[in-house]
Amino acid sequence: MLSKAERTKQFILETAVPLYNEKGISGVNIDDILAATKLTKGCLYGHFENKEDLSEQVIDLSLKMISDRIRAAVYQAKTIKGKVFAFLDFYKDPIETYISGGCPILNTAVEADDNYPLIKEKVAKVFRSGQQELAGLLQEGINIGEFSGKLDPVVFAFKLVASVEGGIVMCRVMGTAKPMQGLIKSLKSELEQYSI
Amino acid sequence: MLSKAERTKQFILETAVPLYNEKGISGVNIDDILAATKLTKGCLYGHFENKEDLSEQVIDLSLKMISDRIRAAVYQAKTIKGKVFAFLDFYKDPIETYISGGCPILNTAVEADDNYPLIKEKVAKVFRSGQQELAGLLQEGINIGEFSGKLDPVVFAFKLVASVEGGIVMCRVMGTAKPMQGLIKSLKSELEQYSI
DNA sequence: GGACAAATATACTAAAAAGTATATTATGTG
DNA sequence: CACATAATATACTTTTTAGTATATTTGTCC
Repeated sequence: MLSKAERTKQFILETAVPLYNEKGISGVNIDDILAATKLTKGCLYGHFENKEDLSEQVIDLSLKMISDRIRAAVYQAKTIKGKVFAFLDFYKDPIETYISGGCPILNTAVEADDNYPLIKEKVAKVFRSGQQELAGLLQEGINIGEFSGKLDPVVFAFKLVASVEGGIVMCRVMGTAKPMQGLIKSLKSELEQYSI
Repeated sequence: MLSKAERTKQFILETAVPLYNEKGISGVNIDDILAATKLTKGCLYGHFENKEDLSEQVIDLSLKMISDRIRAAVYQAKTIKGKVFAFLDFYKDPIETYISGGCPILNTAVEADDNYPLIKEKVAKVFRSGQQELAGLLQEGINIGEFSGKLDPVVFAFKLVASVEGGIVMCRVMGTAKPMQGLIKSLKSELEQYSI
């Protein structure tokens, strides 16, 4: 069993995850987190060195949560095509997202890019491994004869992720999930074209 | 000719544009802008009511700058296909962007989404009109027989913008422009499939 | 080119945010 | 179940950032 301290720390991190995803790293302040957790400064600073330390661990958790969740969704499906479809379906509702505030990978990427080199590198890793897994999946599909060899796994994997991530932001800001439906449909039918 | 005050105000806004694009609205502070412009508080607050007022006008300018520039690029081309290609080529280098720090439309969208309703609405307008123009262009292409009627203008317009915007962020954070080349190529060839 | 208003600089105050020293309370182990 | 220590709360200080009152300079128009 986790000690009291470990549970409290975990609770702080989990409570902070949606706050960071909505407000961004430089948009959140300690008082926001204290208000949300109903804890006090003494307590919070007992678990984290400073705001930077807290931010880093919150982002770590956010990235882990979303990655695990996507992997789990993909894992469910049996065929390669099914797995790719499951990936696409994961974000069919860009308004009510798994972690409130959109996709934490993209959100963090945008902010970390020019400001937080350490966090930028973490996000880059997530994108790179995600890309690699998806591309690997597509390649496997080609190998086992599920897809035509004309499909470029690396390019199509990038296209899938880029368009979904961009689509989420656009839908959120425009306040409608509808374009996402069309996008997913289009990407699915694009993959269908390579199906054998 | 512009008065001194008008020129100074413009200078502040123009200097602030890349700062806001890199650091985000809540990441920039007045001192950053004073340092970049080498002006003083008295001067800055002579032109803007407060930080909120400044932020709003900076974002307005950013959105206008990028929109105008994209429109100009698209306008150059003669054929519909050429115009769509020009749109895609506009962001062929996601590292060195027109305004330093990536695409201000997407960057602003991510941050404004859950935090700045007024600015969120401005960004939504930009996306909506951009979408409409692109879809209109594609529809015109169908009408004049340049593209097949099987092309869904609204869906494809969204796909174009979403994938390019997502691609920019991913490339920037991974530190490579290469995947963007593949993405643009793929989108072009997708459109080619509908060419007559 | 001088007057006067507009523009800008200086030097401050106010507010918000981060961080800390110390007191209090709770946990879990002998 | 008591006690030692870990966990948390309180009440502060420090730092950062926004904002303002007033002085000084600089354009502009007669």
